[in-house]
Order: sequence, then C-alpha cells, then structure tokens
Amino acid sequence: MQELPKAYNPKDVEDKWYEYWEARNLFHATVNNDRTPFTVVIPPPNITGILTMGHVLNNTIQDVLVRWKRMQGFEACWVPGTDHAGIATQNAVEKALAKDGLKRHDLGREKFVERVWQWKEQYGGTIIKQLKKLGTSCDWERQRFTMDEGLSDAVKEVFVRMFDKGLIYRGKYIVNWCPFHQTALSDDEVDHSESNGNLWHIRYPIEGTNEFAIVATTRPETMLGDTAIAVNPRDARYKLLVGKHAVLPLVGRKLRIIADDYVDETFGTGMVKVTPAHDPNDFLIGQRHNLEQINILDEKGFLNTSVPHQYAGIDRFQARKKVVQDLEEQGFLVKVEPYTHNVGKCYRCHTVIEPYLSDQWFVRMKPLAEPALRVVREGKVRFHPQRWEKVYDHWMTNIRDWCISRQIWWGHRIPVYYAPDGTSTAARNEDEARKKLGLDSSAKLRQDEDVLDTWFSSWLWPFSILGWPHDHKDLRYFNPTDTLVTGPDIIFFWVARMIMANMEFMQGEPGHDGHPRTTDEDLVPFKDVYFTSIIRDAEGRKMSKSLGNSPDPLDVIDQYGADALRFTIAFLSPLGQDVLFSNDKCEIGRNFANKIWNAGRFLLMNKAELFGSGDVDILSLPEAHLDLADRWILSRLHHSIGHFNSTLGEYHLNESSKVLYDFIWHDFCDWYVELVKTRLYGEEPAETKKVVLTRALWVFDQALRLLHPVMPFLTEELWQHLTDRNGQSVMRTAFPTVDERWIDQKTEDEMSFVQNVINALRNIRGENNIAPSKEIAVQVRLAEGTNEKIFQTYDKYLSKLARVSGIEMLTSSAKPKRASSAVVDGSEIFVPLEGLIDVEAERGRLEKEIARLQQAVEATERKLANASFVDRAPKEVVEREREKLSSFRTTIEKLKTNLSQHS
RNA sequence: GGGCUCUUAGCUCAGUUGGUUAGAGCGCUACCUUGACAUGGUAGAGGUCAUAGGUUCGAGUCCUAUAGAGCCCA
Repeated sequence: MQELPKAYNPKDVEDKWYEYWEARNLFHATVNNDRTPFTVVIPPPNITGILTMGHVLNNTIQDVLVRWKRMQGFEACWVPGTDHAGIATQNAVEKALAKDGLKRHDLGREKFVERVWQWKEQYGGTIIKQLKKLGTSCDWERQRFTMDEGLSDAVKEVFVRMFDKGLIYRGKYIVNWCPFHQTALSDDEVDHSESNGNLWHIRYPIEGTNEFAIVATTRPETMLGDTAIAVNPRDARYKLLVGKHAVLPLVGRKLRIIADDYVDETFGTGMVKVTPAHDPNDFLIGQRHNLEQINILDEKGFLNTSVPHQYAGIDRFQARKKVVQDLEEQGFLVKVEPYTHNVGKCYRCHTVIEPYLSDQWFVRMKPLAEPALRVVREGKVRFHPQRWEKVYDHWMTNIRDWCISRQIWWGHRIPVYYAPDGTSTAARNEDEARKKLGLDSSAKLRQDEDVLDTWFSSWLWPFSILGWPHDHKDLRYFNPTDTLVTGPDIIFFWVARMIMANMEFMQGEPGHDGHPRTTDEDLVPFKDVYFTSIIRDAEGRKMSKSLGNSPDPLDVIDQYGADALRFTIAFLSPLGQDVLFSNDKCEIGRNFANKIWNAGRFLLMNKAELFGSGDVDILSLPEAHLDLADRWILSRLHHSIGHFNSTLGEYHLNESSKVLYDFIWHDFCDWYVELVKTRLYGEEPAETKKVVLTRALWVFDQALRLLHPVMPFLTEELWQHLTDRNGQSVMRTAFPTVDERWIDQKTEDEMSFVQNVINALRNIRGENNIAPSKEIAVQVRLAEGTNEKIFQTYDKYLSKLARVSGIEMLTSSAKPKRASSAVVDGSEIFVPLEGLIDVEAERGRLEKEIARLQQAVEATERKLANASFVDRAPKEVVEREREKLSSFRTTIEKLKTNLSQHS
C-alpha cells in the first residue's frame, strides 16, 4: 500500500471520482416502491449563464440534501436542466449576428430561431459542465430544457386549457416597454435605479376662470397624452374645481378635473395630470373614471400622429426638450427643479423603459392564487426561513394579472390561431384550431406572433420534467417533490407560480397510489422551500459584473478544490442572512480538508505498520479493550450524528457543517488521535493495538460518511483507501445512525475532567515558558469524591498530552514549595518547578484566576442574596447557584493558599 | 408610505424554548518542525452583547422607542 502524499491535492482526486460516479450511474434514480422518494428539482440555470457564487451556494445545498437522503436510503432524485431565457438568449444571438453586420430581421424568424438553437447547442451546456466540477449529484439522464419537446407540449397544453377556461385573455394594458427590444418586459426584467432628472411644474388654464392648475411631472412630453387633472377628494382647496375643465397647453384639449383617492395632496400642489396610456397609476385612475386613453408613442419610442403635427415622428427625449421649450415660450412653464427619482431600465440593454399601452396576453391570477395561498398558510408548503411566508401572503392577496406575451422570437410561440375572418382560438396544433373554429382543412391560419414569457415554462417545471401532460410513472412517484432550494428574489416569479401551476394541473392526475389526486398534500409541487442567502463580497456589496467583484467559482475550485469551496460556503451560510464571501475564506475548507487527509494518513501509516499489506475488516465496530478515550469518542460520534441530522433537517447547514468541523478537528484529531497514540506506541500487545487501530479506522469511516454530503470527493478518496471496498462507493453506503447505547454522560464527564487537567498543565507550561521538550512531574491532591483511578489508569494520557514524567498522589496537607499550581474540579494539581518557576508569572497567573472567580462569586452572591430569586426561581436553578458558589469559594481558597507560597 | 431583517471580540459570524464564568473561525502575541498535518500544534491577549426604557427572581435572548445598516413592496 502506497503512502499518501503529505498534503491533500484535490486535483488528483476530483475528476477521477466524478467520472467513477457517472460511469456507474450512481446519480440515477428510478421508480422504486420499496423506497420513499426524495425529489429535488434544480432551479434551471439560464443557458446564457455561467456559474456564479450564487449557483455554488444554491447547488451545494441541494447536493448536500440529496446525498444525505440518498445515503439514508431514500430514492433520491435530483432533476437537472436549463432554462431558455427568452430575452437574454435572443440578445446574445443578436449580438453575435451584429458582428457580421446582421440584424435578426435580415434572417427572418425561422432562420433566426435556427441560429438560436445552434447557439444553444454550442454554448448552452457551459453551466452544466461547471456544475459537474462542483460535484453535483444530479440525475443527468433526466436533464431537461424548457424548450425541449416534452416541455413545449406541457406549455401548449396549459395554455389551451387555461384559454378554454377563460383564465387567459388578451387585453390592453400598461406594460414595461423596451423601445430597443420592442417588447414588453415583466416587472423583474426592469432594473430600477436612482437617476437625476427634473421636476417640471406646468400651468394648465382652468376654463371659465383666470385660475390655473399647476401640475408637476418628470416626463413633460407625456402631457400630450393627458386626458384629465386629478385632485384628492378630501382636499378642501380644490373641492369647487372638481367637475370643471382645464385646457391642455400646446394641444388645446379639454381636460376634466376629477377627484381620486390616489392623489397625494401633500405632493406638489396636490394636483396631478393624468395620462392613462403612459403611466400605470394613471391607467388605473383612467379605468375608474372612464377616461380616454391616448397613446402618443410608437413601439420605437417615437411620437405618433395622435399629437400635434409639429411633435409627430420625434424621439421621446427630443420631444421632451421641444415640449419644455414650447411651454416656456408660451408662458406655461412655472419652474424647473432638479429631482432625483427612480427610473426603470431594461435589464439587458439599459434603455429607459416606457410605460406603454399595448395589446398583451394575460393570465387571470386570482382563481389560481387562492389555493396556492391556502397551502402555504396551512403549512402544507413550508418556507425556511418562515418569515418569507408573510411576503408571499402579501403578494398573493394583492395579486395582479400576469402579462405573459413577449414581442420576441425565441421562446414558446403563443398557440393562438387566427382565421381569415379574424376569429381566433387557442389550440395544440393547426388541425385542432380549425376544428375549434369550424374551418375545413384547407383553411389558412395565422399564428400569433408573440412568444410566451420564459417563466410560463418554468412554472410547470416540477411536473413537466416528469413527463406531464402524459401520465407517467415518474410523475406519480416523484411529484410532489420534496425540497426546493432557491433565492428569495424569485419568490413571486417562480416559487408562487409553481405552487399555483402544480395545484391547478395536477388536480385529478394519478398520484402515488394510482388514484386521482385531490388533497392539498398531493397537489403541492414541494413540501419545503429553502430560501438561500445572498452572496456578497467581503465589503458587503452585491456581486455584480460592473463592479467586477464576483469571483469565478471555477478559479476558486482550481485554487482550493471543490470540497473546500463547498464546505466553506456551507459553513458561512446562516439561514436567511447574507454571506460575505471572498476567495481567501476558502482556506477554512482547504485547511479542514488537509486536516482530514492527514488524519487518514496517520491511520493508514499505522495500519501498514500493524497489518502489513493484509486487509482489515472495518465494517463492524470492535468492542474489545475499550478505554475512556474510546467510549468518549463513540459518545461524541453519536452526539454529532444526531446533531448533524437535526440541524440539517432544519436547514441550518452552517450548524451542520460546524458539527462536522468540531467533531473531526477537535474531538477526533486533537484528542482522540493523540490518545490513541498512547496505546499504539505503548506497551500493549500487538493484538490489542490492532483492535485499537481497527476501532479508530471504524470511527474514521463513520466520520467520512457523515462528511460525504458536504465534501464528496475527499471522503470518497479516503474511504476507498481505508480498505478494499469491492466496487462500493461511499455515496451509496448507509449514513451513520444514532445509537443511544454509546451516548454516555458519565464518560463525557470523566473525559472532560482529564481534558481539564491536561489543559491546566498546558497552561502552567505555557505561562512559565517551559520548553515543550521538557518533562514535568506532577503532584495531585484529589478533591473528595474524585476517583483516584482516573489518574492511575490514564497517566499515559497526561504523559503524552502534557509531557508529564510522573504523578504523585499527595496525602498530607502540606503544600509543595516552589510549585506552580492549578485547581480542577476541586482537585489541586502541583507542578514542582525548582529553579524553573517564574515567581512573578506564577503570581500573576494565580491572581488573575482568583480575580476571575471572585467576580463570579460576587455575581452569584448577588443572586442568592435576592430573596425573590430564591423564592421564585425553580429549585434546581437555585440549587445550582448554591453549588456554584461553594465550588468557586473552595477553589479561590485553595488558589489563595497556593499564592501565599510565592510571597 | 407599508413590510421585513440586521447591529455580540480588530474582522466575519454562532448563541435553540429567558437560567453555568457569552463561543467559533480569521487576524494578533509568545513558544514549538514532538514519529498525520506549519494548509499544523500549544498557550495567551481581546467583549459595559448599538442606545434608552420596560417585563421578569433573572435579559445577548422577550416587549417598546431611538439611532445606524440593508432588503422587499407601493
């Protein structure tokens, strides 16, 4: 057997094991009625995207959960896939075309879409390859794409069903319009940023008076589309004006003065202009008051012919200048003041978004929202952290219809067909459309030009990827899925809509038992939603391309290893709080990996020593020759297993990681390995040594299994080294379970006493500057009730861990002279340091300890002096305080006596 | 304007339902290459838990207000 390298090198390990797992199909899950499924669907990354730290966090969490459940015997299935990202992808391809001087219209729709597919084949898989580097155990056989055939069928099916039910309609609505892309954008595709503009105050003459209405606007050109002036009905100043008319400058149109609650009487003059076709709020006011909607723009952002001819055909920003100039010349401009306000910009091209009235397709959300709201309120879908339920509740109770049409070419084309006579219907194909429209097979149809919002395919993800709309055994078995891991930023766009879609479309589908689904429990898409943290840079700023502060995870993996990155990110991620990340923080994970590596190296070197090239059976725990250290590490192991399982079950991944870190580094490496050395290098017979080492290997094997979900590569490598696994992989072995038999408080207390004695001796050594190589003699005066046997049996622990040459039990009450001393649980430890003792240091040491305890004594005395504390606090608590006080006092007493020896 | 979150050691954060002398990692100081590991070991320094009230026998923990930081919605 070859010796392991001195330092762990992830590069020798990671790709090798990933290929091994993939080649053996270990990520694959199948319908298996002997097992409970555990299903996770990946939030499909965008095909234009590359791996970011956000993906790393998100997918590490999913992989930890999936690997953990898989080892626990669940049929764990993690379905991966990608998202076609309509606008982003179209944009990327258009950019590529532009390099050849081409526009998409030069190619035409069909050719252009072909080009996008080619682009997708070439670049769309990048992020998937990157995810593999991270070690994700996705079931790659099941990989899906939101534009693939099955998902396209699902999209059509859903559209047609909803259309037929009247849940989809076409209507005029104010949308976010990008004049560059000439498409509507959903709210999330608009970036809002503070912008310095002006607030123009304009005077509108009031008909039949000498008075004026003064209104303020940040977009003066929209006045050309004004159809009313509004005031608040409670505003006493304008009560008499309501019902009168104002005259729109430059245009001459009469504007009704109306009263509407929307108006804020404290803003400006308390009067606002109303432009129903170019402002979302004004649109709503317009609907309430039945106002005319005058659209003054075309789709490129130029003024159209519904404005006076001198403005028609001008770009909106030019028009603003001209309108302002004309208002000023004609005396309508009151003042201009600088004004900072939020301006929406297209997230792809940063063009200023125009609120624009256009024909769009909408989904009626109210009927869908109701059941989706109920299942969250009733806890059938649980959010972690729970506070997001409030946000969800608020959005769902105020839900607005969803604009699903986009005026682009890349995406699911809207399955609505128009007959020559203008009638239309939604259909799965042309034949069906003709049938529905009562046309014969030769009739020419025109399909709607628009495509669907990308989220319209994403919201079907938990069932479309499992075979719906066809009845599929996978769908019956794996849906409802279990845990969704995603960012809180898409709670509305994705999470809420998936709940709505699953509740709506799984209704009546055969469930796990083959019967039609009816209960909420069968209809939800997932049971738990884990909202991840946001990754920020070390200064707490959001990671962004423009700041250049987002590390490339592949560089990080290259530098530190995937396991180190995974562990670090898990360790740093509190549930619901942001994570401040910088590359060098991966040292936490890298150092931990190296520590584990070397613990393994230690065990394997000793194994070679004791067993030669022969193999060792480490599959069962040897229970012979158990000593305190053995019983203690087993107790700690089982505590840790329980703690890991419970914290991970609550999605406190940072705590789970800390459990692993503390157990492996501190319990196993710092103490257990050192204690085991006393036996391996001691005088026990070889057979005992073999048992001791085998037990250590067994414990380490358990530790590797525990750690595997977080650090899959390192654990597989070491696990394979421990013994011949006959083709087994750690990722498919049983996860450790808690065995209460080994959890033993008495053992932990005894061990803790030994540790405290060792710590006290180390403190004496450190403070007195005793060279580590120098051995010390120790004298002990035991506190009453302390078992002398501990010192007799485990003197070798002290000798190894505190370099103690010998222990003498004191029987007389005389204090040793020139000794450094400490008190541990009432027992006094003396280290005679003739000639070595630094009297000043020793005095300082003891005085400091006395002062520390003195403070504790005072605090405890204060508590016990308080009659109502003694009266009203639980008896155990009071009793504990009394014990504390007496123990502090005795300790101080002893320390003081020892201090007096040095005066 | 409405809602949510945060403020604990120089830095980044833990701290479960209120009850030991408030913890960890990094950084810092000193010592140490001792037969797994210097990506390491041992010891040490460092905190009036943002502020002010309140509830309670008892508050880092619960409540209210204030200040500061951030996020979401309108």
